[in-house]
Amino acid sequence: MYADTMSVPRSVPLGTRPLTENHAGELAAVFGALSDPVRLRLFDLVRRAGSDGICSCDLVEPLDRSQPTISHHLKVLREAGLVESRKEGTWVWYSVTADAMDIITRFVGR
Amino acid sequence: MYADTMSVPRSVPLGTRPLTENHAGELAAVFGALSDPVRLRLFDLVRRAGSDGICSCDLVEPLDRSQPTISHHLKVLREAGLVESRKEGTWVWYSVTADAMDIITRFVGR
DNA sequence: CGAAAGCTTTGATGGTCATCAATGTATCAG
DNA sequence: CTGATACATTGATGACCATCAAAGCTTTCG
Repeated sequence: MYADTMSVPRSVPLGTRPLTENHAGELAAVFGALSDPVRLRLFDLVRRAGSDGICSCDLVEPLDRSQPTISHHLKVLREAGLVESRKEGTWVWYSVTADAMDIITRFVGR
Repeated sequence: MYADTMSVPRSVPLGTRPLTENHAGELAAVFGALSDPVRLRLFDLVRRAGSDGICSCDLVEPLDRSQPTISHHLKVLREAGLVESRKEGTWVWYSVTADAMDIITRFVGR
């Protein structure tokens, strides 16, 4: 009693196969990193900073969260592969990774 | 003691202003809907079905979750504005919304 | 060395979420 | 009306998560 039994063969898929369980898991992790308002704004600020990056110390005040909380969120973004960090003295500079947007763009497809 | 005080004015922003708190919240809701592997695969299946849509009854078995769980996830996708549903007899057909991908595409921006 | 600044880690807490079984609702067939 | 099918809602449970204060680590500076 599936609706399938009453319809013509489905239209041609988008380009590839349906999402595998593994691929879905990886993609979900990326979207999960972007599913928090604070992290989204963090990522936005880092992205605007361009290739130079932006110092972590400049991300606490504009987001109105404690410094450990910001540190936590940056870690999530980093582990999702969306940003990368480079240490310089006591500072840590964050910048977006090369393929940060590629992952999402590929999902959106054309 | 912000790094800002020791650097030249930041490079020019991407195109618009930094994400507002409200806009970040809305975007985060969309990404949140896509932050679960089951929902991602659900959305993928619905998207492949094209404009005809796909019957909810055909989404339970391939995802290996209980019917109430699938129903719950479809509701989340619907409330995020990613899919829409149309009832036909005892069946419910799901299809992607017109601007589902637009939201994400705009975020990726260039 | 010793103090201070930038950042991370730990522990605790309140909140949200994915999941299922059970139940409820609506629609169709006989 | 009765039974069956498709789907939604409810309630319970275990897992995860955002947040902060406190404490730890590392680097710089005097």
